[in-house]
Amino acid sequence: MATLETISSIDTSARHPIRLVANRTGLTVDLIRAWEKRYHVVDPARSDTMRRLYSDYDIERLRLIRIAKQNGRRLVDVAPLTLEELRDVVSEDSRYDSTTDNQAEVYRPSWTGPLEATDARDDIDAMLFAIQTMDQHRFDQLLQEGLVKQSLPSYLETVIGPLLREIGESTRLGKLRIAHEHMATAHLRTFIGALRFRETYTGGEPKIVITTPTGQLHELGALMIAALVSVDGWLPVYLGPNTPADEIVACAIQSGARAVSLSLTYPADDPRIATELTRLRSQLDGKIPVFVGGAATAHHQELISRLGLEYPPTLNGLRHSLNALRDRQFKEQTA
Amino acid sequence: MATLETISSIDTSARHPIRLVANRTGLTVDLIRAWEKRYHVVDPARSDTMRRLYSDYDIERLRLIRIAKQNGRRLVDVAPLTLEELRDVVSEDSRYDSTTDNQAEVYRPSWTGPLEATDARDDIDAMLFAIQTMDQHRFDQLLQEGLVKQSLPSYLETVIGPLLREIGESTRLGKLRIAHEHMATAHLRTFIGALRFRETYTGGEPKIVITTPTGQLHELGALMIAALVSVDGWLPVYLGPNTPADEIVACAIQSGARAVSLSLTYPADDPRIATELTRLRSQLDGKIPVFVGGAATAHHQELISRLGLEYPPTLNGLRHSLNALRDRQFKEQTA
DNA sequence: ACAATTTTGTCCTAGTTTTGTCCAGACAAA
DNA sequence: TTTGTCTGGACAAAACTAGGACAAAATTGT
Repeated sequence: MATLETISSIDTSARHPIRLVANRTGLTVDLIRAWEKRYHVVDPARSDTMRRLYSDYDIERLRLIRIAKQNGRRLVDVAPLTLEELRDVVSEDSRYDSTTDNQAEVYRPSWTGPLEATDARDDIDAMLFAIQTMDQHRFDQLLQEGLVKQSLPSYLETVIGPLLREIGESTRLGKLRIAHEHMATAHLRTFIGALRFRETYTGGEPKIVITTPTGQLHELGALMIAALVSVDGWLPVYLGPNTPADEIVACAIQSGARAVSLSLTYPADDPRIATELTRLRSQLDGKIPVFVGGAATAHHQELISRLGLEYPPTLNGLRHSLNALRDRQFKEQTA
Repeated sequence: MATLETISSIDTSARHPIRLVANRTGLTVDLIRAWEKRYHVVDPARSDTMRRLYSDYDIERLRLIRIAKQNGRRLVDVAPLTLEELRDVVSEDSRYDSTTDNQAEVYRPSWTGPLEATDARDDIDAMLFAIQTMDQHRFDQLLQEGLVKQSLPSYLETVIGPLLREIGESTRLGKLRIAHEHMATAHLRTFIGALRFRETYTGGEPKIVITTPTGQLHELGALMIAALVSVDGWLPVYLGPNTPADEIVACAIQSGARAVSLSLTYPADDPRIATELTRLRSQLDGKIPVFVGGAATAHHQELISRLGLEYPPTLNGLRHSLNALRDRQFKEQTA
């Protein structure tokens, strides 16, 4: 189902015109060419008529270099680095960035060589143990360490998502106290909320309203989506949980959002889900697609199809739908 | 003695441009150059075009010197010290005046006076405007900017607290939509939650359980307290909102907490407040003090005095009570 | 307490390097 | 035709360097 390689590895097949690259990286067309001319920052393939054709790999490189420059790096220094080295440099810089102080014994992956193959199962177990022993500090440490081992999307899918399910399950079975669940949830709220700000925004991103409808009080699913779509160049307008349909509509219109995403978790059989979704669909401009996801989605299949909402089965599916939507709207916009 | 540079794992290869050093240390580029010119605080390598290139070692030195200056040391005195001597000086200073918290956040020349009330007013108005226009990015920018103008405790007291009250008030009066309030609240949840991680923990901090009792769903007050006490060397065990008394007790015992802090906001007349507080007090070891605060505290004056809970009137009052408690317990422990 | 002195952060000028933007003319795509 | 991309080069803005001036704290001396 969820093919991992499409998430973690970056497509190197070339196809994007320079304009799209500029749009997505926040750089100007001229600048991209200048960087190539002077420092060979990227070496795009060419069409048979010498048009530059960039791959997703190139785009990621350019994005990282832009961030590195913002952190004070010089173009001369970062231009020759590989993608992995760039990631290291950027993540190291942002870790020190104005806030966090130096800590001698904290894990520093940038210099300790290549990433070891990671077993998500072990990581999750270690996290559950930290929760059980109320070791908040250790829990945070594990979360941070796990993140640097892989890309954010795959981290959310392979670690954070399963972890959330296991916390819920363990609490239901009495293996964790309510206090443990509270501590873990509160900490994850902070952690996931901060993930979004690892990305830098250029101002040109399409917006997406993300929330949960009335009655749905669990926000972590929605928050994960906010972090996820940031990676792909969307600007989330995150409203927290429990937002009435009217307010979602008002927000989408005022902010000029291109999409709306709702997370449905618990309770699954709340009748308000149907009324709110119906109301939302009828009031929203037909051009704004509504995505739904979460554990409770399965209980509302029929309604969702009837209303014409989109329900990608995995986080990865959501990513692809949104990427397609963004690129489609980009073409319409320039055409 | 045996601590030579070979042991400390700091990279001495020079590669960082001055701008990056400024970012990481919080010093201005002018100041870094001035220090070099006058006291040879650092002696960076040069590129072939005379650009300064700093090593990690240099950065660490500058960071420590900045901290030493904040602690009242004079530049002339600390400039000639080695890295190890600097570390000693800094750790000695921080041990000595760990209670006097003067602005430990960002370096600020001592003669730039404290933030004036009018500035806070302007900041809050600008934030409210950003909220009203759904400009999440601007809102975040304003929050970050405001933070570097003053210390964390005074920022919470003069900006974040009033802002929260005004958001609530404006929503009640219809000046803000529910969607605006949701957006602002969700963003503040992320922002305040992250504040705590500006501090570094050594492992020896006394713990304090922070939450809200059953029925109290607003967590931002509690979260502010978690950030606040981190500054003073407490390790918050933050449980989020709506925690039953039994669970608070279990958590306090399992984690070995020295104090419990509860935030009461809304609804103020919830009868569960009385039952939960009573239950909490009776089950908790008498040695663990319980602090209560928040807008709803006033409605329960009589109960609170009867149970012998502490209710400092301001955030600052809470800080002082906690500092006193920590120092008292420290003395008992050593005596 | 007051004045003199020292310390220290900021700013200025002028020259150099680095980096971002723009232009012109040719060609390609829609 | 109109719009976008290509190359190569010109130009301008931004950032850095050195040296020095200046004024606000902080310290010292009376």
